[in-house]
Amino acid sequence: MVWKASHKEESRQKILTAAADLFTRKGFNRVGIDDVMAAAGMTRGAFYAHFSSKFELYEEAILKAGRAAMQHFEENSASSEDLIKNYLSEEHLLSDDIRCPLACLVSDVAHDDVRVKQTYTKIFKGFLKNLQEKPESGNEESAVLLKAVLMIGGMALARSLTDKQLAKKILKTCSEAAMVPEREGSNY
Amino acid sequence: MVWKASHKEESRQKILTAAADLFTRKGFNRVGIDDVMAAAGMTRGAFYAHFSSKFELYEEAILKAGRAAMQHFEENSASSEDLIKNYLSEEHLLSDDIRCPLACLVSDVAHDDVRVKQTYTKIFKGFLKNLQEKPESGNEESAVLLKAVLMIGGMALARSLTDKQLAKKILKTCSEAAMVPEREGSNY
DNA sequence: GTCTATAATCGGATAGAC
DNA sequence: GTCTATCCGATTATAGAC
Repeated sequence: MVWKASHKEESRQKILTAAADLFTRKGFNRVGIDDVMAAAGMTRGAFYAHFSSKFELYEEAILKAGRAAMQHFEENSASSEDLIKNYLSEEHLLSDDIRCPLACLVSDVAHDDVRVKQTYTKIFKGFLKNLQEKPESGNEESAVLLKAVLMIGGMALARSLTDKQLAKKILKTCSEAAMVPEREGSNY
Repeated sequence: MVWKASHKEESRQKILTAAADLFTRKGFNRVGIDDVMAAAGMTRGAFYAHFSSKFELYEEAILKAGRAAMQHFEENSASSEDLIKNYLSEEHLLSDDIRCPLACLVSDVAHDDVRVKQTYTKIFKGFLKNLQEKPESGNEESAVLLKAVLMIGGMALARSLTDKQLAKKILKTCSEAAMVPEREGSNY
């Protein structure tokens, strides 16, 4: 049988997309290779033509999820305030397709091995850079770090609470607070 | 063989202590019943005389870890500022015996079933109440929520980064920021 | 490159002796 | 109440056909 040159890469991307979705939604351990491959429209046997282990998939999937989330929130946010508002929105909390791995996997990653933590750290630093580069943003390092913690921490916490009223209040409060620091030292 | 009336309860507490330690350190999935029982000085077979399932143990262990952490930080903190400083300290980050499950398991819990999330929510509300009751603390709800997010989110994030310099900076920045809000509306 | 079938392992839960 | 031995389901990874 003959395969298009692009076919393998397409399959690989399908697997990664499915994995990014499932891992951020259910965590590493609650997702089997079967689940990922089924979601990608294939069966288990094909997996190892693309990745050497579930761990390798995990790392790449987290990266992909991070890029996808970043891009999504960037595209829909002209200002730093928009970015914060969108990130800490109920849409993000409930979204079926966009979930930031920094929030979905904060504590998960802490229990994984160093390589996963390194990947996470890399994504986190990209997140910081993004926050910092928004033109009208207060970009002292401490202000940026605080925003990041309020965004990631607020969203992570909201996801773990059964009291959805309280979860929403957290999102709202963090959103408002994260917008304040940038006014100090900004131009208007 | 005859057993002291207190023996069973002692064993139970040993198991819970070991479980609280292991689960907050490694997460639910990376810890087997074997591990817990070995740490408690027993073998697997004895487990089911105390708990009906690993899940049941998880819930109780989280509660125990929460109470232990709360008590530890309360005891060593006269003021709200002390509490924040101690919670966001490097000692807490590196501690072998005291780790707050709210930070260690934020995103883990999000992937678990409702009952675990309910337990987590309960602990979180206790945490809020504690923050609120500190006499000199600013206790508007929003201020308390922000402190909680900075503490839990900051510690969770610090645990997941390989860049320990950055992790420390996060702890320090969150610590300072969490102390600010309470000055508004306080008495001095 | 993807499939089906299977090997190998690990971990939760149970049974029965003491 | 705790032990050892065992069952059993789930899941990662591999083998070999197409």
